Amino acid sequence: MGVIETAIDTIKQMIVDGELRPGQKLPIEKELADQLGIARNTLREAVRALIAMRVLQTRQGDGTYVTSLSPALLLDGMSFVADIHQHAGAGEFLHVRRILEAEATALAAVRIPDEHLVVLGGLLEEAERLAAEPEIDHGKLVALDQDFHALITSHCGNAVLAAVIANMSGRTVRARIWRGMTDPQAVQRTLGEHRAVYLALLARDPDRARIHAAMHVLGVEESLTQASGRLGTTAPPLPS
Amino acid sequence: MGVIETAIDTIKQMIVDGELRPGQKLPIEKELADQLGIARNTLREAVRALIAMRVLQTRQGDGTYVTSLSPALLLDGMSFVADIHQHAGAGEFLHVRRILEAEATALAAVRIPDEHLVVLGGLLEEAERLAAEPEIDHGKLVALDQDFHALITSHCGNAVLAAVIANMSGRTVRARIWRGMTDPQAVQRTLGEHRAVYLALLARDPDRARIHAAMHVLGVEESLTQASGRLGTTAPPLPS
DNA sequence: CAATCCATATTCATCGGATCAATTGGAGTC
DNA sequence: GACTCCAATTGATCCGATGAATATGGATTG
Repeated sequence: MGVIETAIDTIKQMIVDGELRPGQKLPIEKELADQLGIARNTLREAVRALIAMRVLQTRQGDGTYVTSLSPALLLDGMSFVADIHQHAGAGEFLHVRRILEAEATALAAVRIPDEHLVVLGGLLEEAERLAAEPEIDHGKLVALDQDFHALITSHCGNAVLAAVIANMSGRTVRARIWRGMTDPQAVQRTLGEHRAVYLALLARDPDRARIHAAMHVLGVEESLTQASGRLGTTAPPLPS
Repeated sequence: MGVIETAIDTIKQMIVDGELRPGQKLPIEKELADQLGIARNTLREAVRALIAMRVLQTRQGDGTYVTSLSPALLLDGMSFVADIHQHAGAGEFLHVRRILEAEATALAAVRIPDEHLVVLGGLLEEAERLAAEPEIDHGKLVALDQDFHALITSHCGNAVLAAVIANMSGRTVRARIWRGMTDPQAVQRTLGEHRAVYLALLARDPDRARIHAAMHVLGVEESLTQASGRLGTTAPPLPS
């Protein structure tokens, strides 16, 4: 095994062993390099790898620190995975998100505090106000959409679950979905699904919440699969 | 933004834009550094970060290559997240795994080919043979357990789903679970759950498969939560 | 001609040192 | 006591050199 990989594992092990705790400052580069018996440049490459994993964080002129190591932070690096596969794999990511978000929304139905339900209602109203304007600001809609889902899933009682969901649809994909909604009716339908989830949460009904959440993500999935000419409100009658 | 982060983003963008394709070789360090207008050491730190993300891969004496970028590979880095939180967060990771594995097993019930069902049966029999011996080899049981679950979830028809599940219980956690099974009855119960899942797959029954898979992971969760004195077969009668 | 072996070139890995830039903390000032 | 300013600290970036692993192409061998 190379010197750098050894250094990475050594530092990781120091964290697992509790020798380095979250928020703690590491020795200065020169000192730590000497301690590990490697050159400063080599240590820096090891540190750079751990930065990419969100395990370490550096501040120029100050020092290198261990991050909070929270699951949400460590899993955050996944979001770029979804972005790289924006073309082919978007459907698969959304499928996972559908499974998890349905469950998380059900869990949140009996856990989210009343005051956060009020905030949720506020987000909904703001989104509906935005959608009613002649020139729709898709950027703001994306942000509100993200806040809406994040607020719900953050109250599922499982930080790992919330973090995985948050990263299952990368920012690029999410933005693309909303940008693709040139049809005002598609925007309205999406907001309607949001409201349905919101009402289920208000009713503290996990089953309703689960179904509406699944339906919402499924709608997004299907709007992606049927690349063009989605059915929507003007669907032809199905053969019976 | 720092020079290194800029370089990381530039290379990532080259991949997203298709300028760099999976398996392709990057220019040699000196050349790429000149092209980006940075020093070689600086480029190496950027490359090191992308290696940590499983986006790039270097071979000494040969060159630097773009990996396959498959979701399974890119999501692989998650497993270490589960390992860092082996004590506190294990329950939360297992909860996510339960949600996903139940669904994946249901999906696999109608997708896994007959010949792989045969392999699955073989894995089961081998595990049962191992468990019957006086001195149980926990290492082999862990490996068989991993193969059993991986073979099923790999046939759910969604590579992302399979990859996330695979990484939701880190190797450390999985090994610890089996090592904790000092009680032979616990091993028998676990293998019994595996057999129940296997029979549901044989019957091509998604609902049965889903329930048995969820039950299996839930059993593991509960055996962790109730750190000592788990109920099991000698449970006291419940109050009615 | 095909296969093998080997010298050499190529390329990443590692090292040591130097300079730049940002932050911090204390000296000095009002 | 609050503010300013400077010097020490520390990471960021650059440069050049050497070591180690691999690939390549030519020579050798059957």
